[in-house]
Amino acid sequence: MENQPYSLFSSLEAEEVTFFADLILPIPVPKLFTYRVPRGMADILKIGARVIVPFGKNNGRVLTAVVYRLHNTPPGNYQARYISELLDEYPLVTGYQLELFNWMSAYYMCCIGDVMNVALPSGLKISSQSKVQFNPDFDYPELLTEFESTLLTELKKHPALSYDELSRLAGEGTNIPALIKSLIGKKAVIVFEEVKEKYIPKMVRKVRLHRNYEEREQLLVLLQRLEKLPKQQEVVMRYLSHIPLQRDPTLNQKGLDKTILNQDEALSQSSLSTLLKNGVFEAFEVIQPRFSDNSPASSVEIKLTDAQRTASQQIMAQFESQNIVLFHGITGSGKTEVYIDLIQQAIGSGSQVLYLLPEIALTTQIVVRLQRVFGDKMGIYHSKFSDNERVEVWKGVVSGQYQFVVGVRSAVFLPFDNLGLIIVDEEHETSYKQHDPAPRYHARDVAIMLAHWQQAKVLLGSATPSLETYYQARQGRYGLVELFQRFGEATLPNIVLVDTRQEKKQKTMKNEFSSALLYALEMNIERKEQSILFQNRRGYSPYMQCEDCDWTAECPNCAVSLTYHQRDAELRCHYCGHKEEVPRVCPTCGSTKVRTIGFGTEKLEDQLQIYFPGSRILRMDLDTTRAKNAYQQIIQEFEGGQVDMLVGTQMITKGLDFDNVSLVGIFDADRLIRFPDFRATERAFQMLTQVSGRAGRRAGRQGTVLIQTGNPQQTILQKIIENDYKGLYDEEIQERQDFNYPPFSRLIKLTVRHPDRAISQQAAERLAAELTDALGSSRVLGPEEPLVERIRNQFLFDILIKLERDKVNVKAVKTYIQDRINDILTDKGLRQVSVVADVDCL
DNA sequence: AGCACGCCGACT
DNA sequence: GTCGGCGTGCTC
Repeated sequence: MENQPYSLFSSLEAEEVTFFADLILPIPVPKLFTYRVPRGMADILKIGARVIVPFGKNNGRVLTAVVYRLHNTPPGNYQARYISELLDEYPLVTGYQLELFNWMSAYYMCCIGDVMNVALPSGLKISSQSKVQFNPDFDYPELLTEFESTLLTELKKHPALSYDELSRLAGEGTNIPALIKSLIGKKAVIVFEEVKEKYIPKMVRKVRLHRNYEEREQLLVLLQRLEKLPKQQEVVMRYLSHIPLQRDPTLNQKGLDKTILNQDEALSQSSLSTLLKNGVFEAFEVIQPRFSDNSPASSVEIKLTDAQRTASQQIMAQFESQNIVLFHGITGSGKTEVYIDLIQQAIGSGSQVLYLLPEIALTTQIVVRLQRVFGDKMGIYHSKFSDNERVEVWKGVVSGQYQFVVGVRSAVFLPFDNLGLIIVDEEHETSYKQHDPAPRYHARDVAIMLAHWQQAKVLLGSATPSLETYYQARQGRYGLVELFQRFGEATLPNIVLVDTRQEKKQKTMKNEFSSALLYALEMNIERKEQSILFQNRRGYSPYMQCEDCDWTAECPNCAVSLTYHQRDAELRCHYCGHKEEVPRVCPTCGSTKVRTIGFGTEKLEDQLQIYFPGSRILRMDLDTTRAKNAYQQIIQEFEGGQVDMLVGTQMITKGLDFDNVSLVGIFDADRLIRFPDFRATERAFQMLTQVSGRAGRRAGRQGTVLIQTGNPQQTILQKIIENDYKGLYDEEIQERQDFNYPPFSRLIKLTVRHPDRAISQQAAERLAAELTDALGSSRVLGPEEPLVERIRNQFLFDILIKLERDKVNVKAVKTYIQDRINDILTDKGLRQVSVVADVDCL
């Protein structure tokens, strides 16, 4: 694949030949589509450009596609259709990106169209919308029903209406498609497709002095003339106070935001209008970047501690011989300063830098810190940004405005072409893996491929590296730099285990709270220090059960219990979103003894308010952070210091630095540890270590962490107390080797789904049998019903495939698996079965 | 993914 | 007898 866009046509005989383009279409079909290139387009069409093409039998349906390949081989068994429109004179997608799309679709066993769909911000995809228009040639009103004719009268008032607009006009419950069909049949309306670019640049209305007055002399004359018109004079003076023309007449061309001159009460709208009318001012519009309010980089000097400087130098030294380096630094060791140092060096050498963070860690805190250093050279790519904002970051990378981007998972799709450094912070975070829609990619692994193609270096950072990564470092395949000193005078927190079983025996527990935790919280409130409470479960309580007959509230669509949410007084399914009312009496036996069992963040918040009536408590979980700025607001409020306690799910474990937090309480640690998964121990260690790290970040003070557990003897808890990552690693890696789990093997999980359990099972068994035949029984596990065996009324069966790193041709196996999946999907006896492959599943 | 084509139940 | 339900198959 060429990295440079090119044109096939330079010679004269181009006229003679028809050219074809293989396009990536945004549909889940595993192939490219070949279209004919219209003559006029031939010499300007480039690989990586977007085009609009007709698609399907419905003439009028159009799709935005990306040119993947240009050639002159006519397709053998069908007639190619023409590309209808070219959207980009210059390629929007770079050669590197096309290479990435292609690699991802093969590696993650998905369609290239799916990759493109997540890669391009939807603002860059053109949408076509069907519009309905009154047919001016229509003259058979007698054919219409009464309703149709009233609607038609309305339609005549508009140039054209979309289906949505029409349905609003027609009112609830109208069958719009049928209605339109009928009107088309009677030739009363015309339907056409309107194609529009979704990205809308933000325009600002500005004003500037007419150029006649740019010269000092003329300006003085003007001001004199306005002596008798004080209001207008004031407007001009205000303008001059913002745009000091005396110093530099060229400033006038940039103009001034119109609102500055007519916003406040002193300056009226009408004075400005008069000035505009008389040609003193002229109005114009400019495109304003949405991130223009970023402060330019002030030359903030980043001071590294000796330990940080050494780490930075070690990393640079390792990069001499290694492309990937693991930076293992304990929580609070100040990894960010080291990153900043390295980013500055990379930018200084002229290359691009990508800094990846997990979604929940990309908070205002870190963004503000980075912005102070990098100002508007830095782009931010975040899922809570609007489409328009994402498009601007994309364009900023192309134009070179953003040499450095900090972003989440999907930022790996930005059009970089000269990466020098990629930092993957909190490398172990599972949210780097896209779970639900294809492509099910891991941003860390994609970043490593990206870096490989562009000869960039990768820095993986974590306080608790994933076993996979640490193993590679131990094997010498990655470099390794460790930093075990906390920043400044801060020490690691003192971790204390609280035996809830014993407290229960002694009846000193108050609901979910041990006396030890309550006491510590009380002390903290008295000292005016803040506390964080961690429970990785949202809602009020995960079960609702009848005491008399043991009935529990279950989701009608999934095999899970419904979670009780007190604030909205409803039961909710966390898998499919189903909601229902809370029953007053048991639906089966009529008993009134319907109780909630277990606890989530909402219940903790509730109980804390009872135990500490005067205190201020905030809660941070998926339910309280849905709004765009809710997350920031909670953090700011907590930072403000008027809040005593923050209750939250794993959301609170990452990237938050609060000076005044000296206590962390952890609930239900046992549930994390005993989760039935081979990675449970690793996860529990990571999560508990990360939360613990929130305590005592201020210099010279040791924080306290209380872990409530029913079994304080568990070895993993000891390792957490001692911050013994290596001990955990040694134990876990042995187990991984014994059972041939990653990093000793690669995993591919196949999930078979069907609304009928028997059919689902039958398909899964057949698939598993075929794979076992080919790969051997040691490599194929299952089929087996997952923990939640039914979701959205689909019965699930999992097959796990383990492929040893060195012994298996993974590529060939993937092709084989895909073929077997296709067999199942085309089998008439197994209709509607769907199979999802998850490569490197977590 | 959409969208048209096609074959079986409740209605003018 | 039709309208319309959604199962099935195709899209360059």
